[in-house]
Amino acid sequence: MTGRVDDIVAAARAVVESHGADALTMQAVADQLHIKAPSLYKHVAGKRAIEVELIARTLSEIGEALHAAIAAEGGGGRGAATAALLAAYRRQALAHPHLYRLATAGPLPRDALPEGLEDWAGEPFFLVTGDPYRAQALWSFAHGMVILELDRRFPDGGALDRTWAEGAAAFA
Amino acid sequence: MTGRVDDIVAAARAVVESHGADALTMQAVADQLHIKAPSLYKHVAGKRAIEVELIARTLSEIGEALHAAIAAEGGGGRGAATAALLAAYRRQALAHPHLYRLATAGPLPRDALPEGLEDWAGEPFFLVTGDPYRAQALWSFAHGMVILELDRRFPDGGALDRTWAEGAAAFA
DNA sequence: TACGGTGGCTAAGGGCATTAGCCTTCGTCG
DNA sequence: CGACGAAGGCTAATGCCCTTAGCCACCGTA
Repeated sequence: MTGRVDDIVAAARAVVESHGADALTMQAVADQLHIKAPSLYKHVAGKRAIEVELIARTLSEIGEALHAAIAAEGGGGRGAATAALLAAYRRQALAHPHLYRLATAGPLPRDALPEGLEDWAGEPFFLVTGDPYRAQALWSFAHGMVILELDRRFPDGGALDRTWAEGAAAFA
Repeated sequence: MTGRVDDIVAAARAVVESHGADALTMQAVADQLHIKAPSLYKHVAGKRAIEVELIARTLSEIGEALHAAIAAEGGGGRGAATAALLAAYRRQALAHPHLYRLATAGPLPRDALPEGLEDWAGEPFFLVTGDPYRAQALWSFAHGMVILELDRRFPDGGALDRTWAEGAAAFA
């Protein structure tokens, strides 16, 4: 009951942040804690359980960053709020690229996630657009931009500020 | 020289389409061809080479579908062309979800792809928007929508038509 | 008819997640 | 004080995966 699970999740997070999700191996996590891989199973159900925990925490951090961004904006109108939200979204994702990908790519283990977390994390998009459909559309744009940037999918390496601005303008 | 490589890629495609990219294993491909896995290495460099070939062909098919869509549109103005492009994008992705994910998620093996393929596949977005930044933004929206839909990331299961329409309106 | 390339095959190695079963340590309760 | 049982390590082993090495049959051609 010492919080060994937290140690494990922290070790896993360190591995993912520095070497990517592919490097998240039971071995690698165990090494960080100076124990052997099979010992991890005394504390967690398996690799997937570690990932799910990482996903939940990352989602929570993203939600926090987004809520903070629109709270800080306050006045300024819809356009300014949208721009602030998008900027925060991008900043958060680029600050923890591997975690972002882990948390947002692939199916979501909804059953294993804290109740309401998902909705809460996405709420800022609704607050900024005032419409659920528009919110989803804006979110899709933001996620598309981030994931394509992280995967270096844009032939043009830099100059993405302008593309973000185009999207913000379109949705403002 | 009989086209054994094509057989392999076709088998791989069948595996991916029916069971997802995770199921793409040298074993599975070999089984389809009634040979043993190591024999595949007489024809292809490795699993990654098969994936790259699949990515290239999928990108090509997507490009074809998009170019056809805007060609069919012709007149009708910018808004109609945008809508047609987005509809074709979604249709193509949903028709081959696993291939779409394989081709668009993760880093692109640019060096191994036919020269110009990437630009050509993305060209319709430019043709429809008339601006490179706006084109990238629209593409990001489309990709975000598709990938989130494929990953069942939208809490609301159905009703995405309306979200697509919101995006189309924003960019038209 | 001998030869060499093509394209199969089996065996084997190294990485991975996971399970089984053992053993030590240590707090607790009789 | 001493036995006990849970906690939390460990090694060994299984099964799946990619890949390499080395062998061999077939077959077209010189």
